[in-house]
Amino acid sequence: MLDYPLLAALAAVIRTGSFERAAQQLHVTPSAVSQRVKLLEERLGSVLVVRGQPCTGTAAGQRLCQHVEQVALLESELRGALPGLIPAEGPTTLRIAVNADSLATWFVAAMAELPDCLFDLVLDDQDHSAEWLRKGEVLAAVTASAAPVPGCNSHPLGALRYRATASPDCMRRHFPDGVTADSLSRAPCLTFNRKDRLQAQWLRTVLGDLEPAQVPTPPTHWLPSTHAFVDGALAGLGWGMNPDPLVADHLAAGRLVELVPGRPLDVPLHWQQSRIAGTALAELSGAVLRAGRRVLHGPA
Amino acid sequence: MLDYPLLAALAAVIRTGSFERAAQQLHVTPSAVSQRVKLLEERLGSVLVVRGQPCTGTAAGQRLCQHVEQVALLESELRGALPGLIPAEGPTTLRIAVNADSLATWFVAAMAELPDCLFDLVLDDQDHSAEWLRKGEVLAAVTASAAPVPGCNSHPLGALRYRATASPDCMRRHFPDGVTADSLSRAPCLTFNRKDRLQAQWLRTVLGDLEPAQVPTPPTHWLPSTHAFVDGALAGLGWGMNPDPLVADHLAAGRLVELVPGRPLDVPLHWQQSRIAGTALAELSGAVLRAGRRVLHGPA
DNA sequence: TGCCCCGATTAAGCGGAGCTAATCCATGTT
DNA sequence: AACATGGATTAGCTCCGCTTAATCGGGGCA
Repeated sequence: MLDYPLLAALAAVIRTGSFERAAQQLHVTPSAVSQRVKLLEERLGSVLVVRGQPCTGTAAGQRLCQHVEQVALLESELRGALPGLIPAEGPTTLRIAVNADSLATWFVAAMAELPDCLFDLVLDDQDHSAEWLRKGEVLAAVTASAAPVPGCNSHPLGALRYRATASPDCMRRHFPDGVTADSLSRAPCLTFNRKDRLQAQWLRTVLGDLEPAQVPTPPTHWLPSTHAFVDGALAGLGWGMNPDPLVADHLAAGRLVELVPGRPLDVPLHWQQSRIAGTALAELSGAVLRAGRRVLHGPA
Repeated sequence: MLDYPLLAALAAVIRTGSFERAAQQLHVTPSAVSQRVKLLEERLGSVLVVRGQPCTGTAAGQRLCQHVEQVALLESELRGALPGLIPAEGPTTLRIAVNADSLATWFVAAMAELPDCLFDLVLDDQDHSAEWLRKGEVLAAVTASAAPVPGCNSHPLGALRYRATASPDCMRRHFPDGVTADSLSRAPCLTFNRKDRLQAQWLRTVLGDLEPAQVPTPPTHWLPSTHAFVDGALAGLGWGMNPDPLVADHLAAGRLVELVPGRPLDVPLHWQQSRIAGTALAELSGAVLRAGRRVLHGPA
């Protein structure tokens, strides 16, 4: 059996990013934390924490941290199986990968249904969140693909509906003669980040299936924030694919208009949860599926 | 984080069945073990060990023991992921449910391929081993049904071939006019235990599909030991369904004969392993499937 | 370049957790 | 009835791991 007091200190340092905060969390002095981590490093003969702002884990440190969290998860299941016997020593922290648009539209509602849980969210593109899951860095993820990550259960959530939107002003300036392949290749568009393929995807569907080389590559702003993305459209910076729930009001009020009315892009999302979590994530899963159903567009 | 030194003592007592053996295993005195267990019981406010010969766990004690073993399993995976970093403090013990006939014919060969593992075998009928798995009491099991237990992976192993055998002497005595429904209902047979349905199953197939009420219920000996079962047949006690690998030599030498030559009963077996074991059981699974394939009769 | 401040580390010393060893007690055996 | 076995109890000691307090070191700023 490993030395869990030592490992708990390591995990606290890596997760909080500092010895001081770890000490607070463990209700001891920073000195004690430092000694524990040092002792562990000496015993294993390997550096585990990269001292810095913030402190991070080395490869070995991170793997140990992961182990600690798996054990903590088992413990929370144990508490469920033996109610009353084992006092909870603090709320469980669930590490989940979510894409920014889900977080901005519906995910927080699911989180709110579990007031006794703490969340450690990892923000990444829906196409990459599966990778976090595969590596065991998160317990569950909102992913784009239905194909279950090995060792995970996959549930369809429904599709997040995106609308190609721009301000009326922007429309007049860049699309005076309507939305054509030509105007689309010149009008500035908004892109979330380098992983964001939504604009290109929509272009392909709206222009009919073109060969990759023929899809226009408009000049683009890079705006890596969901709400800034909406604000950018409102301000007339250009057009972009915005989640319907965030722009419905603006569309109704005429502050934004659709480039091609009634031509949304649906991105199906899936909830995948690691099986090592067992029943620990059951509540969250229920909440996530409910919250998703309220906002997302029903799966097939 | 729970107090693992205390929990380890509890688990050792329950698994070894005595404070003394637990103490040996943990390299401390029995007194220390007693104190640890007592402290744990006081802290949780609940009896965890039933003192006796052997000591056993209460419901709560067993559940805690299970948790300790799950953590130990996670640790062995950790060791695999960080080779060299973490010194092994003793070989991993794998708790597996096996039916007696598999153990007597092929399972030991699989065990022998993992010289660095310890095994804690639970002997039960192949129809009941799945139950142990469902309750989380074992990590893997040889089962009769292919239907995977929730949270487990199921692999077909092939079928164990049983032959209805008796000594030539027994045949002359009880089947002078051949094997008929009449003689079968009077000749003594051997039954392993109350769960053993093999003899009845074979009777049904050999007599044609009869209604349950029409299947003869011969007088029977109860012999709950695989090798005693064979010895019983050799000694002429009666006839019984014996695993082919155990009686092939006897059949070839004429010490035993088949009641109905060429009328074996194939019992398909499956290997099911809990997913909480992750990769820890991978080696064993490979060995089990190989060993099974050598002795069992290929699945579809 | 020098100073300052924050955060991690180190040193010293104390308290208590948890061990050993010796003894006690219940149970079942010869 | 004496004894053997195995767990519980208690006393005493050791050493582990904490706190406090002093020290170190690096980044930011004048």
